[in-house]
Amino acid sequence: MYDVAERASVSIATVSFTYTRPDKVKPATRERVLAAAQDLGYVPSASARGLAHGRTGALGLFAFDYLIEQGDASRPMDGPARSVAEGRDAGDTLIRSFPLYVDEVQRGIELECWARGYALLLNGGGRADSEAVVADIAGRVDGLAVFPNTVPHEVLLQIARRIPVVELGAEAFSDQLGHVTVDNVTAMRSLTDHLLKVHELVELQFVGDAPTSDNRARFEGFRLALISAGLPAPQRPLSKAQVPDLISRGAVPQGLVCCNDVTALTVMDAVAAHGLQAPRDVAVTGFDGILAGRVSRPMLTTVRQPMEEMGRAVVDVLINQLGARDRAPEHRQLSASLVLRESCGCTA
Amino acid sequence: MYDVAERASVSIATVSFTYTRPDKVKPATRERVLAAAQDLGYVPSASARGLAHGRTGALGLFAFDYLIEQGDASRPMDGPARSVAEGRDAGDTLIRSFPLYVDEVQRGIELECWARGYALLLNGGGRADSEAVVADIAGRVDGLAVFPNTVPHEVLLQIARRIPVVELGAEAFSDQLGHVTVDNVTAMRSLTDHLLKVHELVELQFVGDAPTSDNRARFEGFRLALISAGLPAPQRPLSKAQVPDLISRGAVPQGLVCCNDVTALTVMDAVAAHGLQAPRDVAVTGFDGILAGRVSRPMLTTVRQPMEEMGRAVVDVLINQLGARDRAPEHRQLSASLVLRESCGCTA
DNA sequence: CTGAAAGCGCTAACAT
DNA sequence: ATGTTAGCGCTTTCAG
Repeated sequence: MYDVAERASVSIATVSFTYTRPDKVKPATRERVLAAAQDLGYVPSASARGLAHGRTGALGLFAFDYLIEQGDASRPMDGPARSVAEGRDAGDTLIRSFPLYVDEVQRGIELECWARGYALLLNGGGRADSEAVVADIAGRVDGLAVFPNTVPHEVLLQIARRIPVVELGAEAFSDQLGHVTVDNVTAMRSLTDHLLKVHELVELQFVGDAPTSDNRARFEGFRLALISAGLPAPQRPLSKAQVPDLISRGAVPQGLVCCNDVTALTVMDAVAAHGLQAPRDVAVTGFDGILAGRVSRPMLTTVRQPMEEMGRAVVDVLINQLGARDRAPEHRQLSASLVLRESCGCTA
Repeated sequence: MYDVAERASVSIATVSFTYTRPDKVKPATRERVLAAAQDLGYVPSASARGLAHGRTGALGLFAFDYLIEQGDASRPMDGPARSVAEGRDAGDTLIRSFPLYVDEVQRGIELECWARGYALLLNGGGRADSEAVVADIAGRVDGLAVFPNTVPHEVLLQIARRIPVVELGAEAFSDQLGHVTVDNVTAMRSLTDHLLKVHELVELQFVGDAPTSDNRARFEGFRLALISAGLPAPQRPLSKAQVPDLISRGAVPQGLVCCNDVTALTVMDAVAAHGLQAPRDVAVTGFDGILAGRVSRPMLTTVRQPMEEMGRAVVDVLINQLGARDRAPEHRQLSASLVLRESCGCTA
């Protein structure tokens, strides 16, 4: 910048103004400055700008990669991989090809960041020291978004003392954190109601026992539907691993309500592997509304979360809070919608 | 940092060392510093660190969104949307759901960045002043990646004077820029050969006339195959818009070789809309290997680019160059592979 | 192993 | 409209 100023025979303040408030600089001067910058290959340093200005102009996302990281979650896609129409080239490449819940949310975050003039800084798991990674990214941005259950709450609270933090899809753990969620209870309840009322299935099990708040809420909605229909409700969800056993023992219920689409697709594969057919022998439902469920056979009945919109909401909440650091972080809840396809017994 | 130092009764240098070279600090002291930081909610500022250190620890990607930005490209996915199996909920949401070429490459870039300890800074089109956006992101990172034909070359060259720049998929325009490409000519030539030799089609047209170097190379490969088979080769590619006309006029060739998968899927839709059937009435092929082509009917024969690997290569080239700013930027070429599915006449 | 001090490149008053 | 100047928070010799 000093070099540019010298070359254009102006002060560094003028160079600064040329970039930040072009209207404050006489056109002729501006031209000279720009020409000098061009000659010198000058690119303003965002580090210095951020330091002086007190803000970076970027938002951060800790993009934990579920497929790579979670031992348990890295397998399910073998399922849909097989259920989906495919050519000679099936195999590993398909596994990572379908966008999952996190991918679609991330897309929404990206688009909204750009639309609002922010850059998005991504960093993710994959390395052992994920806490260090989160701290690093926190130091680079004006606001931070995280996926549920990826970062210990004490770490988030620590970061939230300095910059706004929004956690996706978890129940409001602290009023220091922003939240964007979906009404899991209501949505799962109406999905279960559909099975109960329309398909007249009464013997239902819930699959998915990972102890996340999303899962708990969905299980809760499932039970509520059964109870208010005067039916007995399971005390606990089944784990994914129990399903094959169940089938082998011939103890298949009428419906398997799964905590999410990936689980449902895995379950459908297990069902098919045992020579049964969904929905004829057992209804199967998911939750999320990912693409893979749309191209599976049978097509997956599920609840669609407005994933892109949720990503956009995350950015909106973050930016709002940036403008009013004193206000309590916002908790925004979006609504999900039933998607009736084939796996519940409906016909396309 | 000053506060932390004071609270831990050490100098700021010690605080700095605690984070950057923990082994240089006595464990007891380190504990004190960390505790003080914890109490104060201290998060090291990456801006300041970047400024002092001369590097940011982040790589940048100008992630132009083809679907949003390119008027022409935003339509094609209406095509596959229709060719793909779907439920009652078809429609707009499907359009953005399938990952495209750029998405898969971006995924590779993300994963490799994280694996190598870099954060990834994303910013994208969507706003009018894309040159300003590119300049902004260039000021924040140690190296920059861009998709082909998204940024004027003079802008890239300017940026490349300060930080390594890698352009994807374009022909080496300048030796100042790094490149990661695929062998378009060879790949398209062998795909065309397949049509010629195996399916004995001789009357072929190439679809896709956007003036990108990728397209030119693919058209070149197409022509080479025809010419070396002793057949007449078209002088110019067809535009996507000409295909429906062609069909209406009953002048459908035996095969439509498309510049990429999105184009091919659109073409297949046009074919179907006119009551014809691929591959029975006309063979159709694509290029890229995106997911949508795997779940279309008929399944799309294409050339698969190793998209994730290309993304990883981009990061590798960038980082290598960071370590040797004097060496000429690398031009890395990966190979593509034929994927024979149904739309060429092969059977699954 | 710890402290002192000189910047890193830029912004934003405040002057002129 | 343009120049002066004091930091922004951290890293990094160089001493001790």
